[in-house]
Amino acid sequence: MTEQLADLTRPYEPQAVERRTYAFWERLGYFTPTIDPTRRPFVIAIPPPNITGALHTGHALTFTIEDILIRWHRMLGDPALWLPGTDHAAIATEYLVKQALAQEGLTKEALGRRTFLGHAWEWKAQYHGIIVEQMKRLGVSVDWSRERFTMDEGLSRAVRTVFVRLYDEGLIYRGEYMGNWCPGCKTVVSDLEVQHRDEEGELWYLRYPLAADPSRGIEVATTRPETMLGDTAVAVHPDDARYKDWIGQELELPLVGRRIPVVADAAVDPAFGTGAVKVTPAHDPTDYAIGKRHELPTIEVIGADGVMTAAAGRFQGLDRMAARAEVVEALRQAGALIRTEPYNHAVGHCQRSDDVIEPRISLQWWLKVEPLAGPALEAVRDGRITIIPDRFTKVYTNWLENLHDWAISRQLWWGHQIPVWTCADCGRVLVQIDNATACPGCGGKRLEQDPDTLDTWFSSALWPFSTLGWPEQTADLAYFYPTTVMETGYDILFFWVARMVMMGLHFMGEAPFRTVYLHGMVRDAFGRKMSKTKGNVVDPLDLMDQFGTDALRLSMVTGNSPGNDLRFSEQRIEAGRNFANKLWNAGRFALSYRPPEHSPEAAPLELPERWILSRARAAQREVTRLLEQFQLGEAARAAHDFFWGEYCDWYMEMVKARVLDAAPAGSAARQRGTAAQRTLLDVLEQSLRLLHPFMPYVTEELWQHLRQCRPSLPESVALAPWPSGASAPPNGSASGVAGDGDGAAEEAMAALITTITVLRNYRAEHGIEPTQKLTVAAGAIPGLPNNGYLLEVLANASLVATPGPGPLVKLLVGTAELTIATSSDLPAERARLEAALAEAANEASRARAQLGQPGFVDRAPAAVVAKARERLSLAESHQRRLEAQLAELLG
RNA sequence: GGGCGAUUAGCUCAGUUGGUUAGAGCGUCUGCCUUACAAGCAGAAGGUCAUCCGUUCGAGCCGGAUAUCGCCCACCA
Repeated sequence: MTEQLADLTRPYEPQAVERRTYAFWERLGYFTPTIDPTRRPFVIAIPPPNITGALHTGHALTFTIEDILIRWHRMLGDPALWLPGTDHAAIATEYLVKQALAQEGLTKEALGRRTFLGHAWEWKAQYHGIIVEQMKRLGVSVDWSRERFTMDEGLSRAVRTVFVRLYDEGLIYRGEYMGNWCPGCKTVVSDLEVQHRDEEGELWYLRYPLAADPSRGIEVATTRPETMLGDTAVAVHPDDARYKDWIGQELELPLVGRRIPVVADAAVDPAFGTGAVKVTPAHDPTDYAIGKRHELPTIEVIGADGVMTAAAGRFQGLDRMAARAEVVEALRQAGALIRTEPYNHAVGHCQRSDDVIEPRISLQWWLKVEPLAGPALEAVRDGRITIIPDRFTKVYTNWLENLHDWAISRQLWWGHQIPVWTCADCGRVLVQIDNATACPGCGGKRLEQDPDTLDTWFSSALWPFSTLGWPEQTADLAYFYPTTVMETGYDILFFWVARMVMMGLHFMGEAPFRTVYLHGMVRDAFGRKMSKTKGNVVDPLDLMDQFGTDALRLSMVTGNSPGNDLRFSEQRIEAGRNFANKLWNAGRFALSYRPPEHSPEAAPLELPERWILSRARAAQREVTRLLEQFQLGEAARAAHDFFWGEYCDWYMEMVKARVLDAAPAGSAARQRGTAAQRTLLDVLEQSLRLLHPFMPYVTEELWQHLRQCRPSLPESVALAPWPSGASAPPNGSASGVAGDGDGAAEEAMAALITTITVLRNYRAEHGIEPTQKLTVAAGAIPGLPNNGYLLEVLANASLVATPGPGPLVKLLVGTAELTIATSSDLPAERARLEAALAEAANEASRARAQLGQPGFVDRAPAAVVAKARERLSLAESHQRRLEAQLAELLG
């Protein structure tokens, strides 16, 4: 890619390099790992984006986190597989396709199943293409050769296999039970797909007269008066003294005239309402249970489409909402409405269409979850699976401990059609993996497949193993299962994560992943959830166009921790862009730096080189440690701080200080220049590797430039070894001191840096013009004699053996004392000394207080006590010297 | 009705084995177009870490309570 490199003399334009860089990576083919039995692979199965639309910032967050982990592990040398794919998102996609068709005045019923599915596949193709493009732009290093789709052939076979096995094991059963019905989507949905919202409603009090004596009656309270048409009993608590005599009596249902019994059932809360509850077994889960216990008839008055049925009598044909008003009015006229009161209660809505969910009895396929939930709980309890952050462990276990059976069938067309056939001739039911062609019972050929499809999460639950080839025993499956990390949003902990654990354990005998890393939700700048209706959705592509991918990625991980929501704003991403820009500029400085009369021979490393190399290793260790703990934001910050705050702000400035040192050939300065050039590139090279997982594009671009002067480097930074900071860097490049840290260099340089800072402060506080040099006595500061040029350039000071004549000022730098010749006037100097003295006295008294705490010296660790003593002695010495200085000044 | 999270600088947030001087980005103020970068450089101001009680020699961090905001779960009509 040499010929296409961005111009180093020009500002960085991320957009210009991103596409070709991704293509370059793809050409190298290293996103496809090689199976190496001697190494444990690092595997992430991508949370497959729904093909419902383009990607949003939530995807940018997921993919950024996963890409950081994958790139890091790839650099560590692990066979790293990130397996991509997309999800058919049954109900969501069908809903959108139906809406799109509605624009053209078409309905799925009019088109028929086959044609409708054709449209859905077209939709899938379109959005799949968009999603793939967006993912590539984001830089995701997934293995495209293994890409899957939940409805492709292999995964469909996995779904059927699972269904059949669970059926054979008796875990899947079919039956008429009460489920959550969405009249808009015209399908049953699972408990999880119902979103409860508190709504202001009313509580209507109705009077049901005693059949034998209409002058007496029983009052019931309801939030859903329209369902009274389907009432088949009134229930009271068995111990409720008020109603003892009513139990077993018959009431006459107003408007309908039906005779209904009063039954006693413990499910009734005597304290609520009137203590008597109308029972509508066809339209309420509790009533349904009561109905079962008392063998009450069920009368369906609301149909599948939310419209009143024939059983609703004169209300037939009315929408359920309209029916409510009509029924209330009729009850009022009949004198059966006693009163109403305002009432807040939770109303279930369809996650997809937002329609009010209707509890409804229908024939569905169900999955018994209890036998699956136990092992899933155990896997987390015994630590085979770790959830990050830990607090979600409890959420996970609470949910699994209170699971109801899962309604897995859907009255939808888009999805995996249930592999169950009924023989039209003999009525035999076939549950099998392959399409049924002939009835084994009667030989009949008229087999009808169950028209329903499976819940989209049924197939997602198999993702970690179905994508690796299961039910075939493939090499991929043997090597890459179980996956390592499941990274996803906490919002689908139940929908997806828990179900993957259940299925993985059941079918593979091993948990599908070791670590669950849950990220938070991306919210807008005001903390609101992003939604299309609010119009606050941010398109990641726009952001990448505007700021660059690296900037977007960085803004996704910095200043955030696992499980916490992320408030997104353009200001955050600007900071990322600035850093990418910094990186680019630092790179071009390092790459273009030529010391005067550059000579290639090795030169000894001096203090600044030893220092920055030691600091680089420290940063690498820190970043590694943080990544190991999944503290990605902190890791990015540590890398950022090292690069900007130490390499750029200090080391590069130190290097520049030498260029100005016009020294004759063969002099020390000449030597320094050579060592500096080498070190500048060494640390750049290490930094590119360190930052690459976070900012793949700039680092790759600079890497390619770096390779022009160091051709032995790996052809991509993505393939370079991870800088662990443990020892000397590889590739034979100069590394300075071997080992972990160069304590002596760090200490000496810290003293110099403090000195320079003290001088800069002094200049700023005293308003000393940049043109004016400070005259400073050399000697007192460790490292100063040999590195005086640093002080001269970075603090704009001129070093002399003995300062003066004229007024002298002594600045305290740690235990040392820096003497500068200055024109500072007496009042200003006095003020400075007094302020410093006050501070030193303050510090001393704080240290004294700590040491004086009863028990401190005895109970605190020796190191802490020693530190406090050191603090005290330094503060006291400062105090004494400042007092002396003050006395001298005044006296 | 349960459970969880948040509360730290003007704003957005870090702060993961409790050590006395709590950090970053953005914003603000001062001075600099110093030939890598003004998307920058050098400085500065700004916090009784929501409140109360406790544990401890020592608490932003551990325990308890309270307040405010947010989220999740839940078949009381």
